[in-house]
Amino acid sequence: MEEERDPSCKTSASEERVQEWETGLPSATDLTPLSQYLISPELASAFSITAEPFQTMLDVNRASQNTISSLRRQNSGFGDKNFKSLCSFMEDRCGSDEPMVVDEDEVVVDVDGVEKRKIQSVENVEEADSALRMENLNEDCSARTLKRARLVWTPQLHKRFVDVVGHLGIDNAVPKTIMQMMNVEGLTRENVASHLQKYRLFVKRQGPASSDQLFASTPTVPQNMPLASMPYVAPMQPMPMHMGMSGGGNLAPGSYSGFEFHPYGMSREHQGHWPGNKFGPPVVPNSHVSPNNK
DNA sequence: GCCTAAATAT
DNA sequence: CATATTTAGG
Repeated sequence: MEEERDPSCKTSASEERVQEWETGLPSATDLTPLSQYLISPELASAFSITAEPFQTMLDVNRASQNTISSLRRQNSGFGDKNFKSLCSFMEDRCGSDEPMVVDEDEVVVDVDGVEKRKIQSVENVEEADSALRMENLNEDCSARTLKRARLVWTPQLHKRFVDVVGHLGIDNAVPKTIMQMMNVEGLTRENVASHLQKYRLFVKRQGPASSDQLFASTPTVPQNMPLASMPYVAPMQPMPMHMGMSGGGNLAPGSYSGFEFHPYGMSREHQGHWPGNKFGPPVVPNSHVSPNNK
C-alpha cells in the first residue's frame, strides 16, 4: 500500500480515494455468486472440507455492519492509550480460519448467544427462508435473555491469549485489555479473566522462566508484527451436556487438557476441525450492543 | 466499573 | 476431576 495522495488537502483527498476505491470494486456480475462453491466437490472431499451452509446477502450485509461497528468501537476506545502502536489491527482479512467439518445438524452459537441450526443438506433448502428465520431468531430472543454458551479454550484461542499477554507485558495484562487485544468475537471480559486466573496459577507453579516475556513490562520486541490482526471466532459449545465420563478422562477432539502447553509446539496444520468455527467469506468481528463494551 | 480470588456449576 | 462461570471482596 503506497500513498499517492496529495499532502495539501487530506480530508477531501481521502474521500476521493474512497470513491476511487469504490469505483474500482468489481460489479455484482463479476463476483462469484454466494451459492457457488469455490472448490470442486472432489477437492473438498479429498481434504475433508465440508460445504458451508449457504450464505445469503442477509448474512453478508449483517457481517459488514458488524465489522463496521466493531471498527468504530475499537477506534474510539483506543484513542488515548499509550500503546496505539500496538493497535495496528483491522488491516487484513482472515487468513487461517476455515470452515469446520460439519456432518449433520450442528448448533452454533452466534455472538449474540443465539442458537442457529445449520442444516447441511446435499440438495439445498430454501436459503432465503432459512436466512430469514435466522434473522427473526436473532431479533426475537437476542442476547440478553439467553445465557451465553460455554467457551472452549482451544489451543488456537489459548495461543492468541498467551501471545497477547506476552506482548502486553505484566502490567497491561488485565482482562479488559487482553480481551480487546485478542479481538475475538464473542469473547467476554469474564472469559478472559477466568482464563487469566488459571493461567497465572499455571505460570506461578510451572516455572515463570518458561514464559519469560511476561516480565517485559516495557515490550522491547518490535510490535509491528501483526499479532492481533485477524478476527477469530470463539468456539462455543451450545451446552456441554453431561458427557458420561465415568472411567477414563476422555476429551472432545479439538479441546485440550490443561496448561501443559507448548510455547510454539502446535504449528501443525491441524486447523481443520475446531468446534464452532464457521464462515468462509470476509467475516466478522461481530458486535452487538452488549453490556460490556464502552 | 474493573480486577482478583474463591465458590459454584457443568 | 478439570475447566468455565459466577460471586464476593477490594
